[in-house]
Amino acid sequence: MKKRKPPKKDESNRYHQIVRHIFFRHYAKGMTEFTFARSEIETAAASLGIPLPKNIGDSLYTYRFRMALPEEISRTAPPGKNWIIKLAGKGKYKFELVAGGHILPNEMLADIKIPDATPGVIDMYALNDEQALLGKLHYNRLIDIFLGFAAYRLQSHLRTTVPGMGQVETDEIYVGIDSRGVHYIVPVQAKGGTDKLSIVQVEQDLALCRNKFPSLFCIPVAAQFMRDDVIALFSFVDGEDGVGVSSERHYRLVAPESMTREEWEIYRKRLFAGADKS
DNA sequence: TGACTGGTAGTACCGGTTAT
DNA sequence: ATAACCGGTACTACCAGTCA
Repeated sequence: MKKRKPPKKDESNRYHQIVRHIFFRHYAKGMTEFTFARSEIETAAASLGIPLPKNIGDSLYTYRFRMALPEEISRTAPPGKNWIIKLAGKGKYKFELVAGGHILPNEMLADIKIPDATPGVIDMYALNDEQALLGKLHYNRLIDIFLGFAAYRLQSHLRTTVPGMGQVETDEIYVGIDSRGVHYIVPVQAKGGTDKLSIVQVEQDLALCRNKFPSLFCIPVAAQFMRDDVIALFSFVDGEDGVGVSSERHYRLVAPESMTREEWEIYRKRLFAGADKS
């Protein structure tokens, strides 16, 4: 890779300047949302007199899923609210004030022990955190255990265009069926490493499922590696105040031989609870 | 004229690299 | 470890060319 200028660890990097410029070109006190076009990234760079980043879309992706918005922007949000950037159509984006924003695991929640059934070769050869996480969800049937009904993996990395939203992607899609025969569609977002789970992505999953699977009941799920083999799982509902977390559990994967008989009994009951749930 | 096909541009996402 | 940026990939939309 060719040499480039060292990054500046302050508020003056290009991504910061561009997003700040776009925000304050539209923002007026009291606003709760406004849309802007992807092309404004180019005009922002031009009017700031800075080189356009090679990967234009990344300048927004970074703030949607990786980093906090610049301080000047977040300062304009009232207490308890945050600005997020949503898709608003192909090549269109929307700044929106929401309660929440990033989804962070509740550190006070107790871990639930689960015997780790991940094949050793999967652990050995998973190429990245997300792949490892999706593998663990699958091999340990964590979606079934978490939601309480049988769920089957349908497709990985489904990417499609949702009308009025733009191009969206979900990491994995499960279809489920409960004891009454009700069918569910479960889009799963998995985050490992330093990426953060975001309500934006859950809203995209909901929109994707309503578009592609309108007849199925959609339960979005998000998964995040917390620490040594602890996986946080969240489910969401689309309520009157927008999308919110409906359930959170932390599962600790442990070597089966390290579990006591009592712990096995609890696990067995939990695994089959879904079959009796109505 | 309409259906089909292939090429291309635009877009969104995510992993990798490098410097701090 | 983190921040900043870039490269690569996959999908969609659009358009032009071909053929029945």
